[in-house]
This record gives sequence, structure tokens and C-alpha cells, in this order.
Amino acid sequence: MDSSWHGNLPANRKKAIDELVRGQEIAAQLKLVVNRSIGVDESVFAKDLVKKIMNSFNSSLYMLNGGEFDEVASQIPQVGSPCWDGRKSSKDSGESGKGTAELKVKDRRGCYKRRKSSHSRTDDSTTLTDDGHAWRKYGQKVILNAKYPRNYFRCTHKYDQQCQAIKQVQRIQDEPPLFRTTYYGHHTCKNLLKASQFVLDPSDHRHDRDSSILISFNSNGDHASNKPSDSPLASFQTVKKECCHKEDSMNMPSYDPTTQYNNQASSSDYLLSPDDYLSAFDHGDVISGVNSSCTTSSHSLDMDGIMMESADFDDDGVFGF
DNA sequence: CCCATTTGACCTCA
DNA sequence: TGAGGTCAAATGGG
Repeated sequence: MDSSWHGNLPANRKKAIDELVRGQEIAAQLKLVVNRSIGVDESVFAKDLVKKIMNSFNSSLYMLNGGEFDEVASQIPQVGSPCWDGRKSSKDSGESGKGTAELKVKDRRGCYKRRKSSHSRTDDSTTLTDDGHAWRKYGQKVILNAKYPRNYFRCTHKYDQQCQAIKQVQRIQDEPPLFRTTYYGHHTCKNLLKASQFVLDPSDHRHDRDSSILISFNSNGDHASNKPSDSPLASFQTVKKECCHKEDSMNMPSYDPTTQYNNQASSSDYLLSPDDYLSAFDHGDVISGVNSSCTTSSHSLDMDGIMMESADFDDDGVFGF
């Protein structure tokens, strides 16, 4: 359970949020069950109910969270600060010999602050969703009592556009595979295709077309098996270059602490082509299978994740809706 | 050669 | 003091 983002809230409010988060998780699991085990006829109604539940959780959490989407900026070295390196390449600084290694390490002292309690947004999904932004992995950490390592991503434009959005992705459940993505900060970069969430869940696309537009990237036309053990990214391969040769990219299921990290997450830069994205977005619908999914009928509240992302583009970080 | 990922080391915070 | 978050050298692919 992610609790870091409300660390400074009053205790009772914190508890309420925790409860909501738990309910949210359970609802997410229920959604999976519904998706897999209910016939087409009943599924429309059942899934609608599930979505309403999920939306209620999202809305409640959002409101309890102060309705704000704080940024992580204060915890990240700012441009111009002593710690800002302007993306000094690991290969520049020609004199970076072995002798300077120690010095560099020392220079890092105090150059970043650990994220303490900034606001965040979490998405639980059976798939790894594309949020329309380009992410670059900068770390991976084995978490205590967690079966799978946590992966850390920052916006690709952190240095060229000072975009300070970051996210963490962690597999939290085995059967069915469930991934939790936690977003911190907001995108200030303009170089993005769009901030929406595209769900690429092969097991979902038969059912969800009633309320969402789903895009399958299966390159072989085979609608990917529904085996729970299958990588949710199996159909994710055509999206971006990195995906093509690392079949288990971003698929943390096979993590084994006793072995190499070869199957660890790699890229999460799953970008749709502008055409794909635009055509989908023109419908005014958001493609989503995460717990912050929306329906076509109620855009005001259930677009939690989407609206968050949209609002992120305000230069001053003010929520604009 | 450039860029992204991997991964061990370092740093902060609870 | 340990867990979690970040950095950056090493590595590898295109």
C-alpha cells in the first residue's frame, strides 16, 4: 500500500485514505474477475458497476488529497541549483578518470532529497499502460517484503525541458498480474504525444469496447493468449523501439532475486504514433483500463487520472478545471 | 557514436 | 540504522 503521499495528513484522514486505497485495490481485483469470468451480456452491467466503484474511490481519494496534485519539484534539484548538472553526460567531462570517481561521489552528497510526502497518483492495472509520455528508467530497487522490485522512471525531458515528472512501477500481484504505477510531480514538458492512458490489455479488449477504446498492438494478429501468466506486454511490442527486442520489457514477473536482472523492466517509453493517438483521442474518449478509468457517460469525476494529466500542463501547476 | 538500461553505491529520512 | 530513492559508471544495442 502506498502511503508515502499522505504522510502529513491528519491521522483520521490518513486512515480514511488508507481505507479507500484498500477498497480501490479490491475493486481493481474485482474488475479483473468480472472481465474474465462473466459473459458478454452480464459484463456490461457488471463492469459498469465496477467502474462506478472505482470512480468513487478515485474521486474520494482525490478530494481527500486536497484536490491538488502537488509536485515533487521541491524534492528535486532545481535548475541552476548547486545540484543541477544540466544532464552532464556520463561520458562528457573528458577528465572523468578513475581518479575523479570518488570526488564525484562526494559531490553528490546532499544533492537530492528523498521524496517525503508529496502528492501522488496511483494506478493499478493488469497491464502497463501508456500515459503518453516518454519515460526513462533511472533505477530499480528491491523492496522489503515485496515480491518484485520497484522500478523508477523519470520523464525523458527532465533535462532538456526540466520536466520533473517521475513515476514508480511495481508489480504487486502475481495472479492475475497487477502492476501499480505511482506518479509524482507533473509534466512540464511540451514534447509529448498526449497525456492519456491507453490500455493494452489483450484480455480486456473483447469486453471493454462498450466504454473504452482499446488499442491492441499485437503485431502478429494473434490476440495474445489470456493466460494470466502471459506478459501483459506481450502485445506491446510495436510501440517503441526498445520493446521490440526485449520481449519482457517492463514485465517484472520473472524477477528472481537470485538471478540476474535480465528480465527486469527496461523501457517504459511506450509511445503511440501521433496518428494513432490523435485518432483515438478525437473520440473524446479516454482509453483506460486502469483503476482511474473513465466511462463515456460521466467525464467529470471519473477522469481522475486523465484530468490530472491534463491539468499538469498548466505552467504554474494550477489545476485548471 | 549516441542513447537507454543496468546495477552497485551513495544519500536521506523515519 | 535500515529501507527506500537517486545517481552515475558500465554496458549494450541501434
